[in-house]
Amino acid sequence: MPQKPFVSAQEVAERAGVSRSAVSRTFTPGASVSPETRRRVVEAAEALGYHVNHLARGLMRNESGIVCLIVSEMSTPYRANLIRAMTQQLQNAGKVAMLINTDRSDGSVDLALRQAIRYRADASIILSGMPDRSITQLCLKNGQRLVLINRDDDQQGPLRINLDDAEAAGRVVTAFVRAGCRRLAFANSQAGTPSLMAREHGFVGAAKAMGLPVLVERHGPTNYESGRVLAQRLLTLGERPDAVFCATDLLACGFMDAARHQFRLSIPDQLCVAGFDDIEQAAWSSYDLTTFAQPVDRIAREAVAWLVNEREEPADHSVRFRPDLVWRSSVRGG
Amino acid sequence: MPQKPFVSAQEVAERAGVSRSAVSRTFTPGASVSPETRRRVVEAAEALGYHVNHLARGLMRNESGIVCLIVSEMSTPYRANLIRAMTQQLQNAGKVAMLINTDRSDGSVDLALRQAIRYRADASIILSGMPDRSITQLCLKNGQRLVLINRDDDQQGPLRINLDDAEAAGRVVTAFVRAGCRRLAFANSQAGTPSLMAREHGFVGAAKAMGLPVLVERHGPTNYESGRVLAQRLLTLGERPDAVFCATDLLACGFMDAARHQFRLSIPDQLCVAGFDDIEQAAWSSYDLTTFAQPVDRIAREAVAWLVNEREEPADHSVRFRPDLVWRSSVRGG
DNA sequence: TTGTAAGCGTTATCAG
DNA sequence: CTGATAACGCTTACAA
Repeated sequence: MPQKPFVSAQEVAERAGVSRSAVSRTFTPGASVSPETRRRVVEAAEALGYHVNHLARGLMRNESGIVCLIVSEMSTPYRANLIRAMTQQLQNAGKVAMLINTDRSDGSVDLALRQAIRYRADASIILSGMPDRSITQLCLKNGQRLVLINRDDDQQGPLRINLDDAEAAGRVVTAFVRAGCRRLAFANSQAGTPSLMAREHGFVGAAKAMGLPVLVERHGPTNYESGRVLAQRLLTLGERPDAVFCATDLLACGFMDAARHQFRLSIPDQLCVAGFDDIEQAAWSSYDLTTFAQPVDRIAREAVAWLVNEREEPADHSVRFRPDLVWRSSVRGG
Repeated sequence: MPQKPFVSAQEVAERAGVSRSAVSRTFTPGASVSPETRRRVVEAAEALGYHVNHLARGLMRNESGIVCLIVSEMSTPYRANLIRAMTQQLQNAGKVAMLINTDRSDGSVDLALRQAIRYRADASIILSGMPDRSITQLCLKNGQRLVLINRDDDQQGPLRINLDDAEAAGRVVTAFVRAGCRRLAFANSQAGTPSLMAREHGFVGAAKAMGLPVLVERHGPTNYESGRVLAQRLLTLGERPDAVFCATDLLACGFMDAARHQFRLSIPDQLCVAGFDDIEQAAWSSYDLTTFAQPVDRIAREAVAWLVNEREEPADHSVRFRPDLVWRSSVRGG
């Protein structure tokens, strides 16, 4: 796509009757230019429609200002909200987000990181999937920072931000027991990501500790439809569960809809349901779902604060948030 | 954020024992390199972890490969889905998306376009808001392409993609009348965007043409909560409407929830409801909403196909899609 | 404070 | 097919 060239600093300099370095300095925060020179440069720039070329600037400074967001299933409510928070915070910090969609093929997280390297992104934030260790090492070696959100926790080098999934799951067991429930179930997808599995293990562990058996069912991707299928499976059993913890709100919405419209169950009277994420729909009155709020804004703030930090060698760092339990009417006796 | 320098083509050339131009050619699709040279270069690049610097390449070629996506309220289901489709198509076309969040201040669409210019984006796609005419002219003059999705239709130069909102609204009137409804209402937000207003005018116009009066109510931003408020207003009237067309699905979800849980109305027996967008939630069984499907994938394909086109001076172009009516149970007698 | 000059990593041009 | 050389638009010593 051939483009007519944009206005360059050279042309601005000529029009303003100064050197090109004067122009450069005018647009470099904290550089020393006399008010008079600055005025003439700004005037000429305005008239010509000049804008600093960040490609060239990035080349010189070895700092592009770009931060890659690597995401799959980006249109799901939780992911979309996290992207919103991240772009917001990045822009506040003077950075700009490059969004890479990894829905397509396998190994596409690695491909996405390659793209990040090509554009000399200052950092990459991974919201989905796990990259190969060799490629993360390449990023880190080249001074590119890495942030892993709700990913595996055993990599060294990147900033790892996680939730206390297991502890939260334990709180659900307590809530269910207080509500008088005894036949607990956990509804999970087959995605098998660390955070989903931590919720499952936390729930099962806490229930066992209280001497309660737990039914565990897993099915398909982490979405509404899987929630319906899981309801199909769990609610047709002879001894029907009276409380279900769904690994995410999306699963919970599907589960509740099937429980109500297909099995004619009353929630929370005959069945208590809890979810995780606190997506917007959880607050809709059709669901009014008890769930855990992911602190997306704090996550985004933490991630951005770390990656804009000026340290030469950023200390290996791991952050763990405790999600807030949001009580709503899908569980008895809040 | 000072970074250790990445590996350069120079270093690869030295290790492979060839010139730097040979390296460049190896990574330029369609350039002529002998198999032997290519092999040695690739091997050296692999070993060193070399990746072409797209900042420098963009500088030379005057084509960055970056396309800006300018969006506000990006976490709403419809927008999030459009972003997903756009990133998908852009990546297929060898481009990469830069995502700019314009939630913050007024005039931030202009700021976003400035950012697009600084990064020498090949194109910008505007999903929300309207930029100032002077700034769009600046973009176009500099050879940056512009796509407006569901925006005002009277700008010259950009590709404008719109839906046939008014015609669709007319089809809703027909559907309502067939269902035996006579007291029609339109529930809108106060956003006043061209597409929302076109739906309103189309609905009112078609109803008038059939001799039916229409109640129109507008409130707040285009979201779930506004839908509830609109239900409050329209369902407390003496002569309650028996059919409501909501300007978007999000409004419709809020409206339905209030109608059912607060006013104890049965849908569609006592009230027919239709929406627009066909967001994922519209298909959830709590809503099962009759609505219009925005052809997001076709929109994205059309936009990307146009902006990667090699034409020197892209012809002024306007595309109009006819959304499909998705019949579900919120309107009687589909 | 200002201008000059060198250099960032590429690609395009043009001999060989 | 290959290699030298000249841009691209910018920043940044360095010298004035």
